[in-house]
Amino acid sequence: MLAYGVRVGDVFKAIADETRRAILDELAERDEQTLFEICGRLAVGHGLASSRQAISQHLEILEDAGLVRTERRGRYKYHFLDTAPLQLIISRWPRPEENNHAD
Amino acid sequence: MLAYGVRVGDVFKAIADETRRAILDELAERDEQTLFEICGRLAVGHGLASSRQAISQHLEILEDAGLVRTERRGRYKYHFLDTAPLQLIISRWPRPEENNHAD
DNA sequence: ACCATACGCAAGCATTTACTTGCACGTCAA
DNA sequence: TTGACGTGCAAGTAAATGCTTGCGTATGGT
Repeated sequence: MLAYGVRVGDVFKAIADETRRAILDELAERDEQTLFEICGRLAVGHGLASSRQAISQHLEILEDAGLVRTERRGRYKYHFLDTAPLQLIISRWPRPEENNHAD
Repeated sequence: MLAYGVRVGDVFKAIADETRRAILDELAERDEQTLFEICGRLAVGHGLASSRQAISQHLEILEDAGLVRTERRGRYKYHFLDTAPLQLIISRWPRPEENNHAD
């Protein structure tokens, strides 16, 4: 269920960075944000002091990985979280047999 | 449920590399392998021609991330897959609402 | 004891990555 | 149109990363 142009490795590399994980956390907490909103809320809520350009580049990587979808309205660009690509990670390797202690 | 000394970012960075994901695939397919066995089976089954030292360093990173556990017997060191740390990724962000088409 | 085997350590190198810097483009209000 | 605002683009830099190379250590067979 991966969108066209999204390579598998992109998803893994996208979530390998701490700042990008914080961005996903932010969008999970509050969807539909502009670049400036994300910058501000990251600085306040997550203690990250990244520049606008840095966040912009991170968002581009997340979008390429299919983890963030965007929608342009006028001069604003809104960002939405899409966790569907994470299913790749969940389904790739077997679940730990955590119920071995029973029976 | 993370072992001591394992940082969150280590797990994400560990699976960000394609070779390391192939190693996890290999151990999922066949657990309890030595370094040389992994090298050989990676070359044959996954078309990867990585050197022993390269694989060794990857295994160290995977072990630091808690994704691989080891057991030494004589001069052999056996490697085991442990997918428990992956629960971090699964539980961190909300699941996609894929059942919106229903109802 | 000897040597081969299985693995570990550490320095060096090339590529990748995250970030900055400076400028450019499109949108909206006056 | 003018200017401010929100965003995009691209070159340059410093750090991280993956890999190689060479040597070192411990175990086991003969």
